[in-house]
Amino acid sequence: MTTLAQVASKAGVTAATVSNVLRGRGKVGAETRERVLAAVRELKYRPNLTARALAEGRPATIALIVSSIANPFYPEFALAVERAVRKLGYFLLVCNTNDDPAQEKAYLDAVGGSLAHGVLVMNADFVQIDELVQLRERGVPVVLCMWEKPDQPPPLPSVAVDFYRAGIMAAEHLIALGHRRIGAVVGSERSGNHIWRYRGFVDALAKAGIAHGEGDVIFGHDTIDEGRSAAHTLLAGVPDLTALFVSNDLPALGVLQAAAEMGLAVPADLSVIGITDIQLAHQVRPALTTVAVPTEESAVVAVEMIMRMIDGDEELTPLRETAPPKLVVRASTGLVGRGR
Amino acid sequence: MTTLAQVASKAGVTAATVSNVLRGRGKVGAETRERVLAAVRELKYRPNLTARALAEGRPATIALIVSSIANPFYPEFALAVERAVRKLGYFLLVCNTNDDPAQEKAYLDAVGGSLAHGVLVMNADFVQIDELVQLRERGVPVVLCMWEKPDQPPPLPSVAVDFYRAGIMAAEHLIALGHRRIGAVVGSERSGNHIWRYRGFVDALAKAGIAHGEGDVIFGHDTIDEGRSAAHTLLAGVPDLTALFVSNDLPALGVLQAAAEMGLAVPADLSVIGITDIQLAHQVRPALTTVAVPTEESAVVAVEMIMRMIDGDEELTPLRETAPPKLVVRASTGLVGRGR
DNA sequence: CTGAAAGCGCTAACAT
DNA sequence: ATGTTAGCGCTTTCAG
Repeated sequence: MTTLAQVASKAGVTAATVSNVLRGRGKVGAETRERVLAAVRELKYRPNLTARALAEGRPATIALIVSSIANPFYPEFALAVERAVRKLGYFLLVCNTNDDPAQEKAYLDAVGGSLAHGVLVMNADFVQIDELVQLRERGVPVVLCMWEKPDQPPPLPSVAVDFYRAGIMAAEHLIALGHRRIGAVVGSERSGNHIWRYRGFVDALAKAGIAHGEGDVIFGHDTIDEGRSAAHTLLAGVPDLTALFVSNDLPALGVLQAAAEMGLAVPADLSVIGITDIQLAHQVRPALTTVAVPTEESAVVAVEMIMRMIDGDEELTPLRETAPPKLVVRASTGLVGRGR
Repeated sequence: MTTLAQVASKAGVTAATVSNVLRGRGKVGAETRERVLAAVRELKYRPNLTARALAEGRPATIALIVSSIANPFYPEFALAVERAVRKLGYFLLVCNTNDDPAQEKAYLDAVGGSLAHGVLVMNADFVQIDELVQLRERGVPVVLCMWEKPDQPPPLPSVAVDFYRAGIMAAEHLIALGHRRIGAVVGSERSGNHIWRYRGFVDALAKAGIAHGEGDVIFGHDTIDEGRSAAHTLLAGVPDLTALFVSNDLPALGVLQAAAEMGLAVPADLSVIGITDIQLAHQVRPALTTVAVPTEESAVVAVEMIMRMIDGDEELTPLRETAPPKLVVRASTGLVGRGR
């Protein structure tokens, strides 16, 4: 492994000078610079980022904590974060806790122990907030991504996405298509992360004077399989439903499959709408109508915030909003009653 | 940020001693150890991994280079790698090159510049092998994951998966079901990464005396959308096909969708088989029959190899084989002719 | 059993 | 314009 010192001696200068030419700092004679550059090339020198990090007091990485990389949304978000982070010269350390608190603690200790300069946390619901707050107190910049609880002020700097509004928009779309008997599949516990999406849906229904009772909703988990089974039991119990609101795209995909299995044509017999707009949503058939959420923007804003924190910006806005969600109409929703 | 020295002075000892008790090295008096541990707790000390890495001459991370995190297989593999790596006390740095050579070079320089202790490379097809070889020559351990070209000895230590065999198995399954007119959708260029999967398929057909010509195959890319469009053109051109072999699960999912769009029942009218067994394969309806490949094992073996290289094991086997693929019969394949 | 000291490779004042 | 000198926080001989 080639070191700065080796390059320096080869170029007949000192390490400081090499460092200067490499980083464009300070004044270096044109001729010296050439000699140094030549030595660098010849020795195939690559700066040791660990040493640099130690000397500068800041690692070259930002960590992204996700609860499960298996959910396709996370890779998509991670990708966006990575782009933003790379643009600023950092590397992304993707930390998959797998919903395991021990794993999560290991990661937080490690990144807090300065493997990473800052920590982005996805899906704060599954994460032990206390640990994060402690991390923050130890001076590590932390930001929560995709905060979706408008009623609770986040315990840490966060970027918010208006999922409540997304719920409303989904409902309004269904209502506009003439649906009056609309069921809901929620991809989280009753008190879980998706609750505000459901509230938005419910409020929009109420506003339109449409009935929606306890029997019209099922709470579960954020997976395709759960979406499918939820749809099965829901539709078996309440067969007159003409549309289903699903709080996330992944379970919505499951709902689509359930419909197919039950012989229901989508959207003729049943309309289905999701939230998020993951890639699979348009890759599936029928393509899923959904309310797209500003993934890219969230990532960019989150990275921006963490950089601000790193730079010690004191008047940091603790909660940044992103652009409102957008309805994306595809093939899984249609006018009510066409199939009957 | 608490440092070793601070803990030391608080415990009335020296940094060396603290280091010793924390790492279980050397001999430390029971009573001293207690005092140190108390100080550690009280000060909430976390070792600085950057400093440690520098002192030890080895970073705490292993890098995994993937060409595209968007393809759902990569996260799955990354997860397996991560588990294996964490078990050994390392952290995983997922590097998504996005098929961009510049991005890839940036990553390789960074990890080679000792951001990571070793580099695992997925899908070596999309990667500039020369760069990797150079990295290796500079002393960085590199291993290629999922090598699938039995005819070419890998330029670097690799773990091989027998995709040729997978192709054979897929074909044999279809043949056993009575199919004689079998088309193929290959998720890579004609000379690309999937070629041996296709060769296995072709060889098995030949062995069974089944005709398969140029018109029965389409080469493309490894995506759902490409799978779908390939199936459309293939089935339009050769309508008597009763089964489709697809070289990867992702395009196979697209084929399933194309079938639905064309009004073909699967498997009654058309049988479809993929390769890999990604999670989506069983989450989709009809569930995809596929030839499962040893993902987990590949990850474990790859990590094992890189550790060997890190330890400077000279008699490293340069090419390790994994267990043979396994046929997983689900709902997308069936006896020929049931639908006609 | 514990302490002192050197050094990992780099950066950042401060000198010259 | 270049060199000198300290560290960054930790590990690791080597003494005591």
